[in-house]
Parts: sequence; C-alpha cells; structure tokens
Amino acid sequence: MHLIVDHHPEGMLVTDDRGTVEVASAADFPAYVAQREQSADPPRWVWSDTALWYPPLLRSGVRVERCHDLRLVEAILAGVEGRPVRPFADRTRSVVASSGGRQETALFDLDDAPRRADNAPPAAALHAEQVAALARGSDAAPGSLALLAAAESAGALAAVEMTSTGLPWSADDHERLLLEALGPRPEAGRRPDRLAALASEIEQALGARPGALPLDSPPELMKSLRAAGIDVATTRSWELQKHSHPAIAPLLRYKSLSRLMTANGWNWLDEWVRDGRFRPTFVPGGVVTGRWASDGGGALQLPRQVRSAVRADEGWVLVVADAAQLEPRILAALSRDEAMARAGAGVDLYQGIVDSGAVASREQAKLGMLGAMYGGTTGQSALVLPRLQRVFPQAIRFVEEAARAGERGETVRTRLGRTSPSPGEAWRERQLLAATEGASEAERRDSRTAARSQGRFTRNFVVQGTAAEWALAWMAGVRRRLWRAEGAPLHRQPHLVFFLHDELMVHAPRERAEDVEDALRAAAADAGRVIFGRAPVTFPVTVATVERYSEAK
DNA sequence: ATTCAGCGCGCC
DNA sequence: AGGGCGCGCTGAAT
Repeated sequence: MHLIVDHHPEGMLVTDDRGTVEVASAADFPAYVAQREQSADPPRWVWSDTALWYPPLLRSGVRVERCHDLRLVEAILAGVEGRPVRPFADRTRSVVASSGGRQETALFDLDDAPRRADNAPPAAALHAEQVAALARGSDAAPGSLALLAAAESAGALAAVEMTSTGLPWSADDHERLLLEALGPRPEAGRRPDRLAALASEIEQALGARPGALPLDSPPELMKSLRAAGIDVATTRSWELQKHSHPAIAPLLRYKSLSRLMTANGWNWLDEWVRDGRFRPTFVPGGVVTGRWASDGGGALQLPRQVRSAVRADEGWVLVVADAAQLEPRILAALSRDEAMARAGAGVDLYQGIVDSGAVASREQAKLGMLGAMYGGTTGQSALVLPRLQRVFPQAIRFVEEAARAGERGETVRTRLGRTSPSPGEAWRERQLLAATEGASEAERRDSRTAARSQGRFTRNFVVQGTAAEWALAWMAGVRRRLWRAEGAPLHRQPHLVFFLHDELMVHAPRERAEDVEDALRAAAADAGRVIFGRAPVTFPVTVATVERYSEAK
C-alpha cells in the first residue's frame, strides 16, 4: 500500500493506490500519519523529499516505517538511458539540511510545511513514472533498481532519525582532552600555550625571530623552510617527515595540534554540541557513488583523537559494528571470484589472501587489494598486483574492465544499477582532439592522463558504489530489527546514532546490548543475500559493546 | 567586503 | 604519480 503525499492549499493531499484522495490539514497531518502507521500493514509514504517531510513528523513523535523518496529515486533514475533529468533531482542538499540541524521547531505548522519546488511535477504523477521506470530496470538485473530505491529511501529515514536523536557526546570529556593536548582555552585569536611553545621551538630551530614564522600559511611556510635549507615542494606532513632537520618534529606536532584546534576544538564544541548530543545532518546519496555525505561538523571525518568524547548515557552503551574488509569482499562477490571468496571465508580476508599463498604478508595483501580497487600503479601495491592477478584473475579482470570502460568515456553501474556520471563535454572534446592527426604530443599526453583518471574513477565506482548499497541494506535491516512502532519514543529505545560507510553505531540501554549485537550481525548476513543472492561470499562484522567510541576496534 | 580555488588533513 | 568526501584556512580575485 502506497500513500502519496503532496501539497494542497488547505494542507496535505493524500492519494492511495485506488486513487482515493483525502486532504489532511497541516495541523492534523502528524496524527493522520500516526494512525496509518498503527495499521497491521503500514503504508509506504511517497513524498518529494524525506529531509523535508520527516523531521516535523519526528518532532511530533511520529515515526515512519517505510517511504519512497522521489528526489533520491529521481537521482538514481537520472542515470538510466533516455530519461530526462528533472531539475529538482539535482539538489543533493535539502533546504532542511542546509540549516545544519541546529534549528528546532516545535510543531508542524503551515509555515513550516514542506513545499514543492515550482519545477517539480505533482508527486502522484512522478511516482507513477518512477514505478514504471524502476520496473523496466536498467541493464542491471531485473528488480535491482526497485531494491535500490527502497534501500536508498530507508536510508533517508534513518538519516533524519539519526539527526533527530543525535550522537551522544560528552562536552566535559572533550574539553578535558583539549586542555591536556593544547592547554587552557585562549582568548579568540590567540594561540593556546602548547601551540605557542611549539611555535617558539620551531622558530629557534630555524633561526627565525619570534613571531616571524607564518606557521598557518602553507605557501609562506614553505618559503621559510626552503630559506632554512629544508628542500620541500609542499608542506604536507608526509613530505616533511622525509627530512631530519630539528625543526621538523615540533612542526609536525604543531600541525597536528593546530588541526585538532581548528577542526574539533572549542569553537567546534560551541557550535555543534548541545545538551550532550552532536547533531550533524547526514546527506544520503550525497556522494556520486551512493555513499552518504554529511553537512556540518565534519561528521564523517571525526578524528580518532576525539572519539573518546563519544560516550553513552548513564546505563546505556554504544554498540559499534564494522564490516570487515568490506570493499574487497564486495569485489569478490561482484566478480564471482571463488578463490577470493574462499580467502574471505574467515573474519580476516587479508590473512586469507596470505594463506592462499598469493602474497607474503597481510600488509602486502591489503596494499595490493587497495591498489587494485583504486588503480594504484606505483610502489608496493603495483609490485604485488601481478601476484594477486595470478591467484584471483576474475576479481582483477573485473576492476580492469571497469577501468577500460571509463577510459573509453563509458559509464559503469553498481550491482543494483546506480550509474556513474558521464565524464562531460570538456573531457570528450579533449579525447577527440588528441585523436585527430595534428594533435601535439602534449595534447595526446594530457588526454591520456585524463582518460586514465576517469578509468580510476569508474574502477573504484563499481566497488565503492556497491559497498554503499550493501551498507544501505545492512542499515535498513538493522533499523527494521530495532523497530518498535509503539511505546517508548525513539530516544528511549535502541536507536542508530552513527553511520560511517562501513560502520554502524547503536545507542542502547545496557540490558538490550545483546539483542542489538544480534541484530547487527543478522542484518549483515541478510545484506549479502539481498544484494548478491546466493553468492559464496561472507560479510562478517566485528561488533563491540562499549561506553566510548574510542574503545571500539 | 565578499567569494573562490587551492592546500592540507581528517575519515572511509 | 590511488578512489570518494568536508572543512578551515589563506591569499588572490572580484
């Protein structure tokens, strides 16, 4: 049963599968949805944009089990041959998302109600079109696109719920950590003690006058380093590490601490943590590959340095689960490489590769696989690639073919049918130009570089994008297993609080920890079957029940 | 005064 | 000369 919701001068227009039309006033809408959710077979809500429609419902205490997000599905379908791109599908950041999750509106009133963009078609018409397109599918396996649409939409619900409950965050612990690393919080515009001390240490080592060293300006700093005889082309830390000048060690320390302060220091804490919660906005489908992005607070780049501040409430725990070596397993399943599947039979696929005799060490296995999936052509990874190719020819051929397709300017698809973006007019023109007779050596070289770059992108797209699909299926399964439509509000029962590409975190009352662990494992096993059918590849997850995020792994 | 690209670094 | 991101900062462009 679908219920399509749309805007109406007097409130919300609701259309069901039989064409019955009702209008609910904006004020009554949450109660209307709540009542429908109580039925034995709750509907799938069809709406323009989950990030617009769902937050007001959640604020009224109403959860929704299933939905169809027209905007996200439109973006997926935009990659299907011959379908015109709807303007509103281009918007990857919703109006609500741009507020950074900082606003809190109490109720669902008319002014607050989501409005359809002028250029968006009516929801019912667009839904009918999308359902037909999903059923036709792409050249991927039949049914895959519909599955992808459902998984993407489930993710959209989870994303809004995670923002609404927030990630448990101890501001006290965070401040303690900053005090220990940097010293007391300085006045605005001044360096904390620890950074000031390091700055003078660096100045001394370089023979610079106090305050004369532009430590926070890479181009200026580079000039100063070169003037002091440290021959660097950039000020990247890995470049600096190669030199053994006495200024290097304190400089690296300075950069690391300075980074902590600017990215996750006191200002960050002021801006992003309220009432013991960090509330980033998650942006499903925010990355071309289908990965999520985030908006505000750098949620997907939380440095390990501050993860000890992620702390469960009293009497609660964090259940943290991580899919072990997800991407190589995805590649094994995509390519149906049985030898690689066997290597992944245990929890550690890289060790399995060592045991297969392909390479000598776990580190080599990891480097080699990453190189194969990213298109690395230098160093250790390139060195072991031929060995991997001999033992896992099918897997390596799979990524090579994706790369060749990209180099030819073609698009590639994930397992469920998400399409990579086309390389664009400028890219094509450059390729054509380089292929003409009068093309210069430089033009040919540039076009070759651009082609290889596109090849690395498509090579990675199939793996990263399919891994994102597996993760969505996993998350949807976890959410379904934790689901309780009635009873306690979301924040009083186990709920997802964080998602990081191949990692999920659930905040749960301590006595529910075992249930949650089971749910995380069971959903992972399901996800493999949902995406790949009866492939021999396993997707083990490591699960840890902890009080602080830093204790996991 | 404001916008923007590039750098550098955090995460996967 | 390895894929995908977000963000703070700087310095040049507007």
